[in-house]
Amino acid sequence: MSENVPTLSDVAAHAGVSLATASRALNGSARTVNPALQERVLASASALGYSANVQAQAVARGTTNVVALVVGDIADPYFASIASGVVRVADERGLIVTITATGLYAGAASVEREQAALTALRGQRPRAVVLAGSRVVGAEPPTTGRERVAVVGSGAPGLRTVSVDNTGGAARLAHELRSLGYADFAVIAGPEELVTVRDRVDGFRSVAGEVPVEHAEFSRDGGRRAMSALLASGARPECVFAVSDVMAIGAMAALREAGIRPGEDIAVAGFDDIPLVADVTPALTSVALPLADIGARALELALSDDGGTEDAAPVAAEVRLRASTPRR
Amino acid sequence: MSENVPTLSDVAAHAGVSLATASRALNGSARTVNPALQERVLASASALGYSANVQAQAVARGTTNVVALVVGDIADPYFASIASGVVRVADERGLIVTITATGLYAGAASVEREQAALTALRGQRPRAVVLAGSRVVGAEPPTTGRERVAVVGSGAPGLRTVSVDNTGGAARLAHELRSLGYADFAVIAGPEELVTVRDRVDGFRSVAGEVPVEHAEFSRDGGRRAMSALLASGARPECVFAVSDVMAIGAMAALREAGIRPGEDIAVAGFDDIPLVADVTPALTSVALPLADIGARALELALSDDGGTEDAAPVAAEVRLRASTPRR
DNA sequence: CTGAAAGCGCTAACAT
DNA sequence: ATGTTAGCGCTTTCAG
Repeated sequence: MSENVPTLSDVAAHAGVSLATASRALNGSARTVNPALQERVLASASALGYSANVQAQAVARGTTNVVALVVGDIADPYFASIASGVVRVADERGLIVTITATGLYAGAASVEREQAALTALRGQRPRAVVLAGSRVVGAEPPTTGRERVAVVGSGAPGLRTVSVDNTGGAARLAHELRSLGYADFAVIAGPEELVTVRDRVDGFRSVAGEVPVEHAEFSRDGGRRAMSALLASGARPECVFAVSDVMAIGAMAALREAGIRPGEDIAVAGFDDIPLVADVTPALTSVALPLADIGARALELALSDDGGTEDAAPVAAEVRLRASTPRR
Repeated sequence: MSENVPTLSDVAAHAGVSLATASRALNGSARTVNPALQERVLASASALGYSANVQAQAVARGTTNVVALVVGDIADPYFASIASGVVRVADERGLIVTITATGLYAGAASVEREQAALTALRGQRPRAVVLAGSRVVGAEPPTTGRERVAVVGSGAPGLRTVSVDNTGGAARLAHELRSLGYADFAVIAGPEELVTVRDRVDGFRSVAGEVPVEHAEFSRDGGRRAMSALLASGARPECVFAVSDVMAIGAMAALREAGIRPGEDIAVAGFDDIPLVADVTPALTSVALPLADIGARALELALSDDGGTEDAAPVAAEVRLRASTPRR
């Protein structure tokens, strides 16, 4: 009793027209079709419960309506926010989003995983691909076929990039923190191979000077571990800058475990301004990035026709001071 | 200079073999192929940078390797966690996951959007679809073609369901809260049409009795608004149960805005135990759901061969008491 | 405006 | 074991 899915020929037969006419009636072909026939075909289609096989359409047309999104970890609020922007514009344009997670590995593993993901993606012949996974310093820009790809964050020459002003944002944050009276800093960072990490650290240091940096995984636990390590080494900075909010939250947890009150004994600042960051206590000072918009923009950029690698102006990163860094 | 993507025939020609042999060499066909030829074909393939067109494969094979995921909003940590589980098992099995967002609307809008999403999905001929968007009370189970679908949360007869013990979890939460000394409750809920919402409210009430319920959107802002409304109406419960953590966090914000200390003046509890919930202050009491596992399980269930609608045992929901509901 | 027929890139009988 | 040849479901010339 294999309920066979109706095909276009079924519809054509049912409506008593040719395959070609059925096709033209059901999709916005350039050709027009007699309204009466149009009507009949539509009726038959819905009578049979027809729905076009997009794969077949893709093969016939030689072009898909798939856009691929590559993220580190979709459960991470940073990527999830970007993804929501991508999904929104894709839905608006009737495109299908496929999603691949590379995991947030360091070094070679990361490059490999990203390359593997891209290779797999090529088979999908996506109209566009948005790479939101952090790229590795010095790594070759991921090779893609001829598909349009846009990268979020740390661009690469030759790839369309929604560049984020990581360096400037971190620098401004450092500046604001100094204005608040902080002079003694430490930095908690993700894997140092990641361009984003490097940029944020560099930006911060450009203002704060040669502050100690502790690296760990790019996660809440990484933040916790890095903070613990810092404390274990005897460091007692006035203020800790974590290169991502997720790490900052881990750092706060580590402080509490050590009996240190974040925001009071040691100030904490993060980066990204993910949702909920204003809801932790003390509310976390952060550098806001319009993540969903960035995702939306990345897809639009990837999809856009103008050939060039025209990086639009970098997305501004805005410092948001909150209770975790009180005036000192 | 349109770099034409190499096709299988190109590879076959380059290797001097037939299309069929090339196909068999490059994919794990049942047939085997002479190692020498195999070698040649593989070499040609990589020389030309060939990568199989999955769409064409799908058409030829009559089956895709796409699984579709329908969520309310991918930026919501609840859905994002589920998605990460789905993506994980899909990646393991070499499946592509496509993602559609319905938005978290109430009532008719929700049903419509979900149906629209499903209709669009049918065109993809997915191997399986996982529905994580909350279903509406009394609505027809979403009609799907013959594709395997699994629903997360509030099941529907006839659909494979990873059922979550929302009712029991909420009931146990109420019980624990009473044990802590709370007697006077209020509930902050999402749209009352959602089955999940109804179940959690019912479960809570089954133990706590006829407590007042304030409905709002299923979001942080909804939680904030609902809490404000409650306060404006003069309510001063000892403890507020928000049917989701995201709403609970909004409720806490509303309390603070009103000069009320969450956890001290009014206790707050949530549901889902999303990441970071332990990091807000006071740490939020919640009912833990293994979201990523639920996603993984849903996909496995949708994919599974055994025909039936065998709902596995409901996923246990575990109460996690934290500082937001101190002993009273 | 409509229909017949040739593909799209690949797989799977069916020969050989 | 390899090659030939129909298709898969759809679009799109190209004729009528």
